[in-house]
Amino acid sequence: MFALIDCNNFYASCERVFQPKLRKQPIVVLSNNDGCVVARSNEAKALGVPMGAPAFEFKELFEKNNFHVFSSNYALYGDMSNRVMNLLSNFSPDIEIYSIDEAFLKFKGFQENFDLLSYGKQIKKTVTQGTGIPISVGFAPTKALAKVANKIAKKFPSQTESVHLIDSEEKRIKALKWLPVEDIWGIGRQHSKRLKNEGINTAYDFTLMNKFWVQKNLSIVGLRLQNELQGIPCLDLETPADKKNIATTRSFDANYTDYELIKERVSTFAVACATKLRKQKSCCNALMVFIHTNRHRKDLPQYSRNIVLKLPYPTNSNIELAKFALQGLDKIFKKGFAYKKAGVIVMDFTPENTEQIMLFENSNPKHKLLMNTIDKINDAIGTTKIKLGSQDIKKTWKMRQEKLTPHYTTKISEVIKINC
DNA sequence: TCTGGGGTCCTAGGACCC
DNA sequence: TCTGGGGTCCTAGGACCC
Repeated sequence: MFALIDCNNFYASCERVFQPKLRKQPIVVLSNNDGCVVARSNEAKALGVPMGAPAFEFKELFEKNNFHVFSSNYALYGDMSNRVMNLLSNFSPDIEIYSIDEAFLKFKGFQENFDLLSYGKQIKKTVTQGTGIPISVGFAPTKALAKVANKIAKKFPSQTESVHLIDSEEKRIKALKWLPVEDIWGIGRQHSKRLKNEGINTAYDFTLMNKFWVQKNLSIVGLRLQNELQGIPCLDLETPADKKNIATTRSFDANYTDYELIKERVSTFAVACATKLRKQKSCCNALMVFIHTNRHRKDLPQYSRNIVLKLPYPTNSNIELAKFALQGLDKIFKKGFAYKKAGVIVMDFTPENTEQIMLFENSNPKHKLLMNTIDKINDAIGTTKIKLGSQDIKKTWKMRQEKLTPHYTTKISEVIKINC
C-alpha cells in the first residue's frame, strides 16, 4: 500500500501557523515579484480567487473581503516542509518526498498488522501537533490511486477526518466515478480535452478505455496511469537523483532597457546556477541564456530570444559561467526593447571529480579552491556576501516583496518574541 | 502600472552507421 | 521497370508535475 500525504494550502497554512488570528480568514500568497496568486486558503478559494490569478486584477476583491496578502517567503516554507517531512519519515522507512508539500509513503506488510485508517489519523495528529500544518492522507494500492484517495480526504474533511483509504474494488470504483477526468494526476489540459472528445468524463471511464488507443494518444505514460488506476502498480517510490538541468530565471521589477542592468541580472543568474551546480558536485558543458519583453504588453514591441552555448570545457566556476553567459547575452541582446525577464539554464552535466582534461582550453584550476572558499563564506554568513564585480554590489534581490513575513524559523533575529 | 519559477519524461524525425 | 535492412544517437517540441 501507498499513502500520499499532502499539506493543505501549504504556503497559506505556513503563514497562518505564525498568525493564528488568521484562522478562518481569507489568505493568499503571491509569487515572486508579488505577481500571481500561488496559494489560497479555503476561504480565498470560496471567494472565487483562481490559482495563478494576477494579483492586480483581484486587488479590489482582496480589499473588500479583508484578505491577508503575503509575498512568498520560501525560506519559511522550505523549513516548514523539512519539519513536516521529518515527522512523516517516522511512519515508514520508505518515503519519497514528491514536492515541497507532498510525500508518498510505502507500507510493506502493514495491512495485516495495522489498521491503516487509524494509522493515518495518527500521522495527521502528529504533523498537526508538531508543526501546525493541516494535512490530508490518502491510502491505496497504487500511487495514482493514493492521489485519488487523498483528493477525497481533502474534499470531505468532516466525513473522512482528512484520511481516506481505497482498499476494495467497490471503493476504487466509487472513487473513480466521482473523479472528473481532468483531475487525474498526469492528465493535463490537452489530454483531458482529447479524452472528453472521446466521451470520457470520469476517471472510471478512462480505466475502461482501449489500451492501444491510450498508448497511441497518451504515450506509455498514459498507459501506465491507466493501469495504476485499475489497481495494477506500475510506479514505485523514486529515489532523489541529481538534476539534469538547473535554471535561474526571474522577471524584473520593472522594464529594463539598459544593457548594463540586464548584464548585471544575467551575471547574477549565472552565479546562482554555478552555486547550485557545486551543491550537487556537477559541472556543466552547455549553457542557455534567454531574454524577453513583457508578453502581456501588446502595446509594446515584442522580442524574445535564447541562445545555447556549448562550453569549451566543463565548469562550475562563478567567474567562467558568468563570462560565458554574458557572451551569450551579447549575441542575443537587441537595443530598443523593454525587457521584462531573463534567465540562465545550465545543461549537459558531468561529475565534478571526473573532469576530462581538454586539449586546447581548460577551466582555470585555481577557481576550484576559490569557489570552495566563496561557498564557505557565503554559507557561514547565510547570504551572498561575496560577489563578482559584474554583479550588483549593493542590492541582493531586485524583486517586489511588499508583504514579506519574518523568517520565523530560520533567522534568530526574527523569531517570535513574547513579552510577559 | 502591475501577469512566477523550476523541473521531468516521451516521441518523432533526421543524421548517421554498417 | 526494378533500388535493403537494421540499428543508434541526438534534438526539438509537446505533454505533464508542483
